Amino acid sequence: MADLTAPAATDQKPASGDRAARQDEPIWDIIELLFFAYRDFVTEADDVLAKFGFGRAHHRVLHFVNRNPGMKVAELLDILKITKQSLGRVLKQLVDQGYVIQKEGANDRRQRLLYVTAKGESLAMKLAGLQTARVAHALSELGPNAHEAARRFLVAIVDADNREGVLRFIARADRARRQRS
Amino acid sequence: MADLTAPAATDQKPASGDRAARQDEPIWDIIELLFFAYRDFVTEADDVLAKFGFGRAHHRVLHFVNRNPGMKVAELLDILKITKQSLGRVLKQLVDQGYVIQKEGANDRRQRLLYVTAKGESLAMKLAGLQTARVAHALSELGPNAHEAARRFLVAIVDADNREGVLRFIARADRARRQRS
DNA sequence: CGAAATATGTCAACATGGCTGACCTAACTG
DNA sequence: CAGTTAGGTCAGCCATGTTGACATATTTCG
Repeated sequence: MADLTAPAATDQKPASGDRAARQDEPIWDIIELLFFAYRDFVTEADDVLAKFGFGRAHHRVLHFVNRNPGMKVAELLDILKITKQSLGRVLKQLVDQGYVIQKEGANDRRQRLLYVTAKGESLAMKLAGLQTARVAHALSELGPNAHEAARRFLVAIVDADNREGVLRFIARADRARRQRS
Repeated sequence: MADLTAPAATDQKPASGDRAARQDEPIWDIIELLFFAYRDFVTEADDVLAKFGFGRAHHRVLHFVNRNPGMKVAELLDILKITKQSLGRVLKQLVDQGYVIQKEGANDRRQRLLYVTAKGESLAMKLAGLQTARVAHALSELGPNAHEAARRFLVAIVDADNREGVLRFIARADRARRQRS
């Protein structure tokens, strides 16, 4: 099993299971599985969105507004990491078609705080339900702490610079949601 | 800290750690982390590609051809799940600029088997190196079996229909690579 | 052998969703 | 009041996905 032709000094532990990770060899499996998993993760939602005349960009906006009602446009731009022109295009359609509404900020009247309508929430929850079913099914095939393991792995893949913001967003949205329910 | 206003009847086991997963509540954290993780996972490579005048689509083609030298066009289409017209556009550029070459199949002369050139391999390995660094760093922050846990989670997210094919692809490419080295 | 199936390539047109650059209004802040 | 900030908008470009139609070479099968 050990590669006897390798210089002894570079001897290396097996990384996981029986897959030996040779020195400097890319971590092919995770790289590729991120592609395959993400590809399949989004397609189901895409199919539903297509029936509404929406695309993936609409989904993202709707998702994050639903998760964080009253969020500012600037916050949404920061999460999506796109330009306000790109956001404007899809946001306008969501507003025009009654999925999202904008309310003037109470303190700062320049702000247009974003909220989903009942219709918007319904679609957002439907899409979240599809993705949840996939994730729940996946986690159910794995061990009892698979959720925590997956969460920690994904957080560690996020840019160090963004990590704090991402975790803060999730925690804040969770907290707000618990209060509402 | 506990939400004392919540109705007692809906009390639910904690799913993982201290995050209570209520009945029918979407698995927000994993859904969102897949978005954030994937977003950050690809941007570094995108930046390098931009300097070469390439995009994410070129990356995928180059990556999979590098991983599976001699693969058929049809196999690549099946992996990427795009149309041959979409593939054709980027493949042509990669061939014209000397990153990929096509060889007539020995058995079936209709086939155009795909190989990376030295130049193509160099770029593919550079990009894989960037992504590997991110993954390796992430895994190093986690426990010793994090690689296996991440792998199993990602495989479980893949469509059941595709799972076998994906695993076969990875195993085949790994095997071929080991033989070459 | 000849017909049909297969592997691949290509043209044209279109949709989505990124981007830059320029410019605008309304409202807040010092 | 001057300058900054939050947000919107117009115009145009680019990358990458789609459909549909069709062409060419090669293999396979009756």
